[in-house]
Amino acid sequence: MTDDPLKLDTFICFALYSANHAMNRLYKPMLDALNLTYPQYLVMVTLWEEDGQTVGGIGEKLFLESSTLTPLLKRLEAAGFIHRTRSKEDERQVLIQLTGEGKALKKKAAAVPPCILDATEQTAEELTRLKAEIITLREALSKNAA
Amino acid sequence: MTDDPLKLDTFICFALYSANHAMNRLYKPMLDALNLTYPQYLVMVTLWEEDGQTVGGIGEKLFLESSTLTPLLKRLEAAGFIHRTRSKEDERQVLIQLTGEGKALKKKAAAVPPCILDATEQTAEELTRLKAEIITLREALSKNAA
DNA sequence: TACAATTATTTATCGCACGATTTACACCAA
DNA sequence: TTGGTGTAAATCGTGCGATAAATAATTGTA
Repeated sequence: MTDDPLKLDTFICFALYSANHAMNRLYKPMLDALNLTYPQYLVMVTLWEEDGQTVGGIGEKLFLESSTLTPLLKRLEAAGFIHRTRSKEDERQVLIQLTGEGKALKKKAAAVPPCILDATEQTAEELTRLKAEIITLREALSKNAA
Repeated sequence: MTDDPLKLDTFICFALYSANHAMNRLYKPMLDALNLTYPQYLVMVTLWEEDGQTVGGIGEKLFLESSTLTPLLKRLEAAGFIHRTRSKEDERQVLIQLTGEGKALKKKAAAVPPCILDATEQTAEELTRLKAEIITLREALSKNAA
């Protein structure tokens, strides 16, 4: 036991980093089957929730910049899951809409969350609480970022 | 309110993903000043804890493959922070050792953790508990990964 | 000696992420 | 109508991380 603050075990950031990693590896085989990467999956989830969002709207929910989203969305378009069309009302905006294939993918994706839940070996209640705490942390970090 | 499991808000994974993201953005300006990326920083932390580890040893601690570490370590070597030398005892292994510059960097890096702690707006006790819970989650996920 | 296991590197591929800049459009005010 | 300001998205450039698969070198063992 030392009080050296530069010790890996003491790092909340490493806990986050490595847990996120583990999550990714767990998702990977399932997402491969859907032909999605993890960030792409998140975009699809937001679209399944609400179709026809703008690039900026999606970015706001996922905390991603347009310079990240634009190429990602083009890949989703190339894969046939979405359409990208300029908004009629405001031609600065681009609307992202699910294709039939994109909508159909939701059914297949429905199998994923139960698998993840299962792998956590925790109850939904425990996870809900943990999730809330992690989000509280995220909000503090965002607020205090330069 | 729906019970649709494919809702972004219900995803523990998204909480992890976005919190990790926020953490990265918080770290970035500080790590830029040290000339390190975040995974490189983690490697340096493990070396500050214990110098002269093997590639595999570092990978085990950080949950990274050698195919990820080798190029990363080469960058650290090019930056002048470490040396890579074949082990005399077992020439399959490569030992990673801090240079003077690499050791010196620890002093500068000491300023980082307090900044992070501060930005979390939580007490050390709260963070310790949260960290433990996240690690428990990580362990369950790793165990159940394909 | 032959075979298996370990360790790290290499190769190829890919996508994410960021910063800075640019383009196009919208809106408001002079 | 023009000009300024702000916003939305795309673009460009750059770099890193991550994985899978194949290779090479070494070590240990049957």
